[in-house]
Amino acid sequence: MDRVRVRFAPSPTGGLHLGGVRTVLYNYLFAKHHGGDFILRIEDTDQKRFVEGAEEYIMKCLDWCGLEPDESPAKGGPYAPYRQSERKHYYYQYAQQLVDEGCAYYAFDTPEELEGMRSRFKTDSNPSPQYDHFTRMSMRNSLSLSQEEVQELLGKGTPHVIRLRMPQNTVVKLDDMIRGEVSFDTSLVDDKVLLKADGMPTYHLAVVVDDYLMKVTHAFRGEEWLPSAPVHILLWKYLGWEAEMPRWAHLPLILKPDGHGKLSKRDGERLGFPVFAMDWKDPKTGETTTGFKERGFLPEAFVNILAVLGWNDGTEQEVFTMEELIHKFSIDRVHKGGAKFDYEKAKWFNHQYIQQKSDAELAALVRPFITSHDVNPNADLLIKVVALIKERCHLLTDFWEQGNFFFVAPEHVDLSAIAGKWSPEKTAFFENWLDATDAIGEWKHDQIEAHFNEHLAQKGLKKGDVLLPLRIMLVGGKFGPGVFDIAELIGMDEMKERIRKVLTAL
RNA sequence: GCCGCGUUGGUCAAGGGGUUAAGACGCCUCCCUUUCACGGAGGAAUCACGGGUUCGAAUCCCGUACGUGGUACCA
Repeated sequence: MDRVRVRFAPSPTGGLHLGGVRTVLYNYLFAKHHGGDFILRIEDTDQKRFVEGAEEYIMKCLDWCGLEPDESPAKGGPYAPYRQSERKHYYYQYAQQLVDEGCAYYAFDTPEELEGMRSRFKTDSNPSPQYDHFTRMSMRNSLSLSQEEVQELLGKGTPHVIRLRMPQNTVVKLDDMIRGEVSFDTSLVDDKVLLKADGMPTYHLAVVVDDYLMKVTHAFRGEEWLPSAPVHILLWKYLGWEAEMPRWAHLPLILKPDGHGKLSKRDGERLGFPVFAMDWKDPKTGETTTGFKERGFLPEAFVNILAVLGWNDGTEQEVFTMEELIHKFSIDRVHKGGAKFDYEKAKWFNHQYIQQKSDAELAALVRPFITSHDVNPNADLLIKVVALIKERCHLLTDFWEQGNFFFVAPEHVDLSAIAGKWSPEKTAFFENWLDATDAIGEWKHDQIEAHFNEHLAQKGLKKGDVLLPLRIMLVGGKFGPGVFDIAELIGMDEMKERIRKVLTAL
């Protein structure tokens, strides 16, 4: 077999959603598993939907995920350029070849004429008439018009497209790596536009021409492309490249966790979880969509989550490093059915990866999520805090929620949790203890606790009476790690101040 | 409407003629913990339906239902 070459071909029209990342990931894993090349090609032929900055955004996401392409617009490669808008001449050339050979034809119909055809042929049993063998002869194209008319229209520079002439009564078979044999009746497929009036190719032409020219050996894409596979297969045939056609695999879709349909950007907002890899700000609308990165996910976890959403290695293992994924990935173990995305499980994965990180490593990753709250702890303190609270954190953002009281006094103190059972004896206990804390030799949690217990015994109070109040004083609520661990890290003065403040409030 | 694809607990899923139908997330109970988590031990919960084939079907075949995608000068 030739050297394996796989391409990912995003269109720069917006953020990179889960389905997109998973497609890149499977492309990447397959290529690397076989020691082949992973190519990134940009499909920017739709000028109406083109969004400034989207290409750079896609590259950043790939970089964050650790999916570096071997060939790309930025990096170049033997088959440059890698942007379809810069390859127009190829598409034109091959479209022309297809027309010359009678496999495609010019069509001069205006949008209004197309609309007219659709409403004319529309019936209850056929709500969306196609431009096909049934209707094409009633349209204005080089099949229905005389040669002279066509030459005249062409000569006048009349806007036109090139359409593929779909044969009638032919069965096109596809041997999909995931689904096995799938067949289509070409009579039911319409005459797809290959080259648009603006000279840009449609996806159909571009994907075939580029895959051929770039020597792609395996083509993976979302299941939504399956219905147009016969168009592409026929194109490979008509262009005379059938022997070099890549092997196809159509990946299952990622679905909404509730309800129905493909997961979309809106679902994230509605259900409260990200659907894009990284924050995406749409320059057209100014709208921002949050990403997994900014939501506090580790890239390793993010990649792992996507990898096992629709694939597993047949064992009970669920947590995989990138190296393991590359080693174990096989396309025929990819599921046929779509999978619903489960945010709770995603968080569980992230928790697993957080626990695996060293404290120092984690502290560096956590820092931006702390400084964003206008707090800038020294490295030593942050590492200690991270060590103390990491096991209760699922997201990097949790470190602030679980640990903010290490850096700043709690803003809200839940007095209601202790006020009901408060008594003058307790006030006296704390006041006395505050005066006695200087006797604590070394400011370490064990010593502090021992001193506290001793004092407790003298006053005849039970630990249960004052431990929770102490926690509320230091933390503000009923959560967090051991009280004396907290006391140690915030220091004696800060501890005293917090206790006094609450005592006054009571 | 037509065409394609799919369907194992709530979710991700293993299993592909004989299994007590794995495992994970979530949920519930208990333990640990004088907080909340983490962790540990248990538990509830599944082969879409109907026909075949077979001694035997979650597994193979046909049909139905449901879901999903496509049906654009979008990808």
